[in-house]
Formats: sequence, C-alpha cells, structure tokens
Amino acid sequence: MYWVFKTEPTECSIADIAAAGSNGVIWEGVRNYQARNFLRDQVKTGDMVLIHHSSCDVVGIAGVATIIAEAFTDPSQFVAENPYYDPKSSADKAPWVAVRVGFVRQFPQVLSMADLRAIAGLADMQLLKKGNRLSIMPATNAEFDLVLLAAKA
DNA sequence: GCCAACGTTGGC
DNA sequence: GCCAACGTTGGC
Repeated sequence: MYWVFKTEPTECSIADIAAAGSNGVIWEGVRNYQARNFLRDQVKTGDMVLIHHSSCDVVGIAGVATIIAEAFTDPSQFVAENPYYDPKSSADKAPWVAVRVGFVRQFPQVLSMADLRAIAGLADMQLLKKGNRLSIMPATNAEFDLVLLAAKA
C-alpha cells in the first residue's frame, strides 16, 4: 500500500531518514487511535511512504521512504522522560505501536501544499482535505505516482 | 499567532 | 451515553 506520514522536520526530516542509513528510523509517538489503527493493522513491510513535512518553513512532501519493519510495541510509551510517555500504558496494556522506515529518496525540492493543490489528479487526496489532522493516512497508487512525477524524482 | 477542525475528557 | 468544555493540530 501507499501512505503519507507527517513529521515535523525538526523532529525527523527526510534528511534525517537519509542519514540513518539501512537501519532506518523508528517511527514512534503516534498517539491518535485512527492513525494507530492504520499503523497496527495495515502498514506492511515494503509499503511506500510519502514523507510530509508539517509545521515548518515549507510545508509539503519532501521525499519517499519505505516500511522496513511493521508494527511493534512503541517503546516510548513506557519512558517517563519521553515526550510521548503515556502513563496509562503498561506491559499488558500497551496501545501504541511503532514501525521502522527506511530512506528511498529525497525530492530535489519540497512539493509544497500549493504545488500539490495545483495537480489535478490530487483533488481528492486525503492530505489536502481541509481540517485533516491524521499523521498516518493512506494514499492511492495513482496519487503516489502523480507526486513522484511532479517531484521529478 | 490566529483559528478551524477535530479529538478527548469528564460531569451528569 | 450525551455533550459542553477544553486541548491539540497544523495550515496559513
């Protein structure tokens, strides 16, 4: 399948994923049930992921990653010092999962929201829907291809 | 920093 | 289980 993952580049940018090498990075801290359900139930090894930079200078899709390890228990939920700590999580009740993502490519330029909205075939893309706050969301194969085409990547 | 949209919480 | 109040997200 195809996905869009949102990230604040100050936390984990496409360049950070590139720098992580073949082990990739752990994608943790998802604390929304709808996003968690995608991550736990549908995100599979080998799936392709559009990496979206949010809350930053140039908001938009910055590159592509792939899933190299599918859902496992998110360790950050147990760590009191961690910003993603969940005091309600315990060994026998740990609702949150993480995956591991590996670098595929970084776009020469970030495809901004305006760039994306200008692509006719992306009119229904979930990422572009008003009020969308999901940090993990599916994309279609067609949307994925259009984004790569527009990125000249 | 504004604010729309949405999620979560908690009193009842 | 309803729903008002509150918190958070995230584009602009």
